[in-house]
Amino acid sequence: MEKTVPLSENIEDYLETILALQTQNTVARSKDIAEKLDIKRGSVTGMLKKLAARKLINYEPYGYVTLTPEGEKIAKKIEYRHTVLKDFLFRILEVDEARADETACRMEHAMDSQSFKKFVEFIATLDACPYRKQGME
Amino acid sequence: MEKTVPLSENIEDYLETILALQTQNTVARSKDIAEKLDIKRGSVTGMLKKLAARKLINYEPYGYVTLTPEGEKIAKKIEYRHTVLKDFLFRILEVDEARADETACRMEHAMDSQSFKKFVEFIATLDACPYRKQGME
DNA sequence: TGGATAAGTTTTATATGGCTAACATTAAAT
DNA sequence: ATTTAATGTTAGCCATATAAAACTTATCCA
Repeated sequence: MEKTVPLSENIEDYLETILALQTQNTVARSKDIAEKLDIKRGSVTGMLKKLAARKLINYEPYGYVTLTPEGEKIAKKIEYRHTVLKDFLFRILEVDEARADETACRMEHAMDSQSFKKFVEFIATLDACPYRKQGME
Repeated sequence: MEKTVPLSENIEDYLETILALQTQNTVARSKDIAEKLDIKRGSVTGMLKKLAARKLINYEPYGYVTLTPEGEKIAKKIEYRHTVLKDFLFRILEVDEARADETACRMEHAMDSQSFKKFVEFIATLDACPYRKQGME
């Protein structure tokens, strides 16, 4: 029985970013991770080592970074949450897109599985109520 | 023009806790703050000094803690968010109450004002759609 | 092929925030 | 009033995560 140490928001953000870069550019480079997360290259190296120690990424100094199956699983979970939350904020709440994106970025770490699952089901029910917006302004 | 340094989640949690204790017990004691936040008394003292330095609380060594108007404003904002989010999770999504509370605790820090405002408006529109749950068997 | 430049790394320092344990103060009980 | 227990504080340490700047390795290209 290994205790599952919860991943910090930070780690989730790194994994999500690496997944996005992998998808976009085939591989993730340190510099691009730094840019996306708006931090310095030196800080990235430190975290990559920690992620590798946790077996979430494959990492060799001066090499490209790829996600392990475990890392990818987590990254995809977060990516999915991001998509759902941003969509809710942008399309349903009509928050401006940039802000919807930023906010989704923070909310995606805050929900436990049960709550998120129920949230997804909830959103599906909204379609059954096309005139819901009547009451707004 | 002073730049408004954003408050950490942590600080928001302290303020929210102090408000709750103030309301419950008239006054907030270090020990109770520690208990509510599940940290040690010594850690609380350190943070109280920082909150006082930021003029968010009134603090004298060995004295009681009270919120300044500024601190109270923030605490009430967070408390309100907590209420709304927990209510949404518990009553609408039907997440179990304890989990709804925990999750609200995290989500309350993740939303910007615009998003939260629209979220509140959105929840209000749900009443206009009483049969929405049909699809959820 | 040998610089120049870009990318990656290392080291040192900073900030946050928690813990432990010893110490100080306050409050309660006898 | 004095002792005891509860509460609050201090000091030193640890972990996380970032920045700055110097250094190393790769890459490009003339």
